[in-house]
Amino acid sequence: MEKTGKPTINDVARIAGVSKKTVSRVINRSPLLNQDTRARVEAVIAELGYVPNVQARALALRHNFLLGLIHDNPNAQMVMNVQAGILEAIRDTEFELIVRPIDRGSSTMLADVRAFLERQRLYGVLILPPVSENDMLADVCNDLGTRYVRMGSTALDAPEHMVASNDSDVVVEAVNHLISLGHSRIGLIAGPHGFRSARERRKGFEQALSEAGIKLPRSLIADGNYTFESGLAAADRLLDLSPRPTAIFASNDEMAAATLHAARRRGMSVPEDLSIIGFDDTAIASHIWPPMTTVHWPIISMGRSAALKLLADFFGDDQAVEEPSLFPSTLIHRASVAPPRAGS
Amino acid sequence: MEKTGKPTINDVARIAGVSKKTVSRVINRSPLLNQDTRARVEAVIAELGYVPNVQARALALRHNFLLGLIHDNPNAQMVMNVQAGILEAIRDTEFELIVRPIDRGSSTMLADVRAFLERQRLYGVLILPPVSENDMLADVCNDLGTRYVRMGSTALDAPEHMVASNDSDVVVEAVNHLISLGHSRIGLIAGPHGFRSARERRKGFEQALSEAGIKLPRSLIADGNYTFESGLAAADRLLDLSPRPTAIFASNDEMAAATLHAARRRGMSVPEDLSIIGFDDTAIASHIWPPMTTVHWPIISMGRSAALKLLADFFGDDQAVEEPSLFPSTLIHRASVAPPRAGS
DNA sequence: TTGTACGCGTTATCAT
DNA sequence: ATGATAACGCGTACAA
Repeated sequence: MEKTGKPTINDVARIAGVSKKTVSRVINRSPLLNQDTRARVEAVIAELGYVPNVQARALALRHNFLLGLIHDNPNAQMVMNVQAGILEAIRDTEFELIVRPIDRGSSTMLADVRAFLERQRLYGVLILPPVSENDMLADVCNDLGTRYVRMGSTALDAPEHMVASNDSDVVVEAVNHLISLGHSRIGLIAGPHGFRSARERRKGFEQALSEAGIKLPRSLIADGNYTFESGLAAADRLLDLSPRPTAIFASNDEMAAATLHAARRRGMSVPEDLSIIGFDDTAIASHIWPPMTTVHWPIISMGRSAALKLLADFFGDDQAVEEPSLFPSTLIHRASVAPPRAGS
Repeated sequence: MEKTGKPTINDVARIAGVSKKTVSRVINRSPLLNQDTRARVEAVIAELGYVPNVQARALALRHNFLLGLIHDNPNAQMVMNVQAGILEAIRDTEFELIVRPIDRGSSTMLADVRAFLERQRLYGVLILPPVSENDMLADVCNDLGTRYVRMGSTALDAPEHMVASNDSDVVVEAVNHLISLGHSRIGLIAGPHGFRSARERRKGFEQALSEAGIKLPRSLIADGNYTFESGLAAADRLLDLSPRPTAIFASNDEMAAATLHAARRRGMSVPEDLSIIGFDDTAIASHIWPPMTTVHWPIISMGRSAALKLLADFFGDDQAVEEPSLFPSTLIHRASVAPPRAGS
């Protein structure tokens, strides 16, 4: 014991006058343990300041006390928010978070993830959209026996493996809001085709217009890919139209900010000349001028909940955390929306 | 071997007809090895698809193949950028990144970090500002024999432990730019007192004015704490002055964006009525309207370099990565700066 | 240059 | 309810 300075399970066992295994049982909260023995061992543990060696446990248990965050995401703020939620969930536990960005486009992506999971033997992984939409990734996890939870804009998996929002519903609400204000020429800046979230948001957009009996010419839909630059180009395309749309729904905040940017660049006033609604409620939405109406996506809560789902069987029945799987998004009203100008 | 399906070092040794130790030497690139033996073992490794078990290595070596990122940072974008740099550095290595936010204000902070390092036995840690300015944290690392690299706005430690920028110099340049345009009533939105970066930026600000012979009334300095909200309050204080400043330097982009926000809220035009310069060159600086002149802080490069410094003795002489310790920031000219209005 | 025996600190098996 | 002993997979003396 004196060699490294750190007490081991052997030291605890010797001093407490029990076997290693008994100490191990105390650590792992084994139910079949005499109360007195447990108390005695715990006293020694406290006295020695003994802390189990995680590397040794990992070797014996064949898994680490680590959670993985797998993502391939264009939106830094979103990744940060998810991280914040996860870290909140594992605060004061022995778990840590390891971040693993991957390249969705790479042909070796699945093999890379598999190698990563095999090597690190994580307790479980959280998978962010858009790569969370790839079912083959979930297959790899199942194959390797790695717990996983996917995050997404709609349910893609069983509740224990999924934390989802209801993108299309809330977009219907957002567009209805524009319609109720008198808008009828409403443009959409869509997200990239491969993204389920992009499809869901577009679906909600089209549904709202259709339910209101408004015809949607193809020209009012401009494709973007969730980046600011693509939003700029898409907004320019929309604003070059004649007549111009009086309102634009952008599929994320970044592109909504770009729309505002494009409008101001050509001297238009927002919301007087153009109403804009974004999606995500990232920091930029409330920081730009005018503050932007957007959809709040409860991403921090989703991250926390996803982590708790992953840890559910670790906590056991103690907490019985029945984490929800659906997190409704909500429309945040700010200053980028107004009725259309008379006669426009 | 057939039990878990995964080949171990023993399998490789048996099939290659050598001892475990020899295989171990191959894995660890031991120089004293017969070339033939090495080739033979490597062939078996490839054939079996053998991958060393990191948990077992961690136990034997007493350290993991993990890098830690310790931070207590108000700026999400900055943390993301550092992460991006680090992850770029460890891509294609066996290292992974584990993220550890801490509470700078907590009285148990040092003890928490110590416990974290003792438990995880990381290969090394990167420490972000502002907590990187705390020398006691470095002491803890030294004490535990954990490699560390600190990031900061000025050199705080030996080169092998430090990656720094030159905040005060570049702020001098930024303010000189304003002065050369004819500004003389220039306001400062300072960062929080505890931050070295805040002090450095303020130092540069005061130095530039002093060198130009411009007197700086105390009222032209408003305190902020790097958040958008604090920037809003500080900007309002400055803009309530009479006469008003014709230009404002904000110690980070978040507060610069808030300054723009505050100016527009009261109907002012930027840059016509007010020039603004920020610091960080985060995404918001180029996304808002008008695009904001700011200081580009090469944070991604710094993150990458910091990680490479940490891994220097792992790579050994192979790469001999003499990573730089100083990363000069540069002024990015955009559209939020113009000469003051005549007569103002 | 290569092999043997043992240590790293924990959990699992199977007794009692 | 508790203990002796064998894994877990790899690295290191030290010997050969």
